[in-house]
Amino acid sequence: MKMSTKGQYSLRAMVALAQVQQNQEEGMLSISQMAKQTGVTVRYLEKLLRSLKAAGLVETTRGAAGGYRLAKPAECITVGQVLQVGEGRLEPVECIQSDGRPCDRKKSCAIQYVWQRISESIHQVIDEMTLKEVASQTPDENQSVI
Amino acid sequence: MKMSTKGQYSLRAMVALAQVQQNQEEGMLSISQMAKQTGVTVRYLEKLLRSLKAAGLVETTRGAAGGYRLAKPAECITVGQVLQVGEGRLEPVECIQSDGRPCDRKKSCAIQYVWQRISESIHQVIDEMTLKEVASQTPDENQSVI
DNA sequence: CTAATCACGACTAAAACAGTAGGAATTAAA
DNA sequence: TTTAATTCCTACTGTTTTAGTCGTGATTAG
Repeated sequence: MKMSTKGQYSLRAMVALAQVQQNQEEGMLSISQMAKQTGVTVRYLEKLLRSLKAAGLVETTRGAAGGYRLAKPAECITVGQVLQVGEGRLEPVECIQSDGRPCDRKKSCAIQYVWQRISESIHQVIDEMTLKEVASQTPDENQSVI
Repeated sequence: MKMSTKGQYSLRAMVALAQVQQNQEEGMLSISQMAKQTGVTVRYLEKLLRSLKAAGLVETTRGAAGGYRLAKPAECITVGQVLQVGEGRLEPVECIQSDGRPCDRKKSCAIQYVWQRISESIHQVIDEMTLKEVASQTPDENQSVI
């Protein structure tokens, strides 16, 4: 039950893009710049951004002085959208996904109640939180970590 | 970001045990009986239950007519406790775990805020929900599934 | 022309997952 | 005392997923 690096790094990249947009409208960010900021290799970021582009979350311009930018304003992209590109469906088990086949125990299963509740609580967080909100977040040294 | 079968099947087994406890106080359940109810192989259940025992969540008696029972009343065991045995720590990323090493970006990382929020929302659900609550849950045919 | 940049598909090593297998120890009951 | 049912322990193994890398091609500003 861990986020893969795909999801984590995708989010890093998107937040980096959101922070650019915060400062200069229409600013582009190249992969090599993103690699510096995020600590992820150029090669791997390249791959992740390809997926994010396919999902319609970023736009690119090619050639020298090219790069990436958000396809929509940062306040219109949710963390959930980004994570789903990296991770696939975010339900904790397949049997409660709308597109997954339900298991044969479905009708008598008391436990799906658990997965439903977990799923809802995750979605409540990530579907409400936008990149803008994350980008403007300043880490607080004093906050308790777990 | 999916529960492994370890976590899923462990929970099935524990709920089966809780349902026994609901009916007859002090009833034991053998692995072969559990296998029928849960749809998991005897061999694999055996392995999972060993971990649950090591974690102090079930008790056993060996020999013929032996079996397993909950080590504590069903209302005193949370879903979170069970899942943690199967899955390990349930935080979505290692860097926010109290026992995981924080990543080197920690101080400047705006994204830990996301993981914190997700983590809290998951724990709010699974640490409050007891086996008793799950065992008494009747699946509702009419509830919307996602 | 050239250097910087994105684009695409194939490939791979390592780890995690999902079990299985063999056999030993214990105990109730015949 | 034998037998059958049961838990206990240690390995082992095939498959899938993860976490990348690599080579090469296409595009474009200067």
